[in-house]
Amino acid sequence: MGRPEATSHAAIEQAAFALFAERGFEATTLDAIADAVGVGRRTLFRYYRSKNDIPWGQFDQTLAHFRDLLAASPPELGLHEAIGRAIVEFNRFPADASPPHVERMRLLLRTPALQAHSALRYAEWREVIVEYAAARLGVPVDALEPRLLGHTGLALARTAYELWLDDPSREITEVIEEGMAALSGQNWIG
Amino acid sequence: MGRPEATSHAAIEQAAFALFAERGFEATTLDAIADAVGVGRRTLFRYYRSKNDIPWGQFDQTLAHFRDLLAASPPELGLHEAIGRAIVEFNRFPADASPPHVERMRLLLRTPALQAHSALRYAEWREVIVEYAAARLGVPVDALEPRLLGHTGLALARTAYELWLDDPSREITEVIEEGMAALSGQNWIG
DNA sequence: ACAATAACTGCACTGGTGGCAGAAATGGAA
DNA sequence: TTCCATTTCTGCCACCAGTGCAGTTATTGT
Repeated sequence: MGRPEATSHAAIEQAAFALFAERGFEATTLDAIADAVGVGRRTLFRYYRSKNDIPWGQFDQTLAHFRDLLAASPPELGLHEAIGRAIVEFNRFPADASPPHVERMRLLLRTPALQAHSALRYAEWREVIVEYAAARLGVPVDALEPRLLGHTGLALARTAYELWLDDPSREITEVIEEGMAALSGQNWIG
Repeated sequence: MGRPEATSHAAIEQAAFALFAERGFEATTLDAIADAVGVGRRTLFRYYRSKNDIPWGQFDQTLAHFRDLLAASPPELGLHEAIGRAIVEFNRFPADASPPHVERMRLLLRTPALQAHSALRYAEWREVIVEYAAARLGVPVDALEPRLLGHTGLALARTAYELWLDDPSREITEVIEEGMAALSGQNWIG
């Protein structure tokens, strides 16, 4: 029981994205979003930890989904390939979800305040990889291999998104796969 | 001519780091730093773009140094190896500079506000690699290979720093070289 | 009705950031 | 010495995100 919720994540995001598109992220105040949603400014903080978190949506669920994908990887797959495949699947979206997804990612990757804030979300995302890799390798989570894999996996995903935002007509999944091939060819020692 | 400067980057950083060490980054206000330095709060913004920029020091010079290192790479070296070597040299410090450097990096890598802000500095650092790689490959800076190399180079450096901060008695240069070897063994395709 | 519950919201405060105008210190010219 | 041009410093004001707190409101169940 108790008082029913006055709004929802979906409603807030819809109002917020409309304002962001109209006047930009930085120029949109929380007051403006609260007004558009029809709720007090203070209430927004009950749904999102900060203004910067709104474009990320309900990231906890997103993370859990990624963790599930990794956990469901066929064990016979090589470690890198398993992670690569999970990243690909994680970024497979129905075609009609593409335009809003482009907008969201464009906002996240091209707005300075969000570029900065996103580092915190990326760290959580990397940690999912690190834990999976450490478990499969039977080494601690602070060992070199899993740490490097976490960072490399993120490097792969971010690279793919940068390219995809330049040309959203391509499939992000294919860009990721291209990146995986390029990664495999890297030789850093003499 | 004109009025002489009331302080210096060195003086500000010294005062700031002392306060950060004493009470933590977040708990240190700009007023406190300004008081310690003996200047008005407003003046700090003439030396650093933001509070978050103080721990990074004079990053422009740092970037220029890294760019010089890359430019001085022997052309006969493979592309990845040249970048790897430049990253190693970039992080070679005299032994007596180590303790303050550890403190600086610990602050940058373990303070949430700075983890976020640092993404902006990392992006500039990556771009140096991207431009070097694109030039050597004769491709645009927004092509896959240089972009991926920028991200991978950063992944390498950040991984090394994470491990080094766990055990600063090691040489950061050696940790980076270990990372280069591990990177070279990654195979992401089936 | 009324109590219990859970959510909403206004208020006051802190701290970073930016614009602006005026004050202060310096070297050189008159 | 006095004055001027130049450069830097600084105080004031305003804005906005974020937080703690206390009081309000809407439901459900008794």
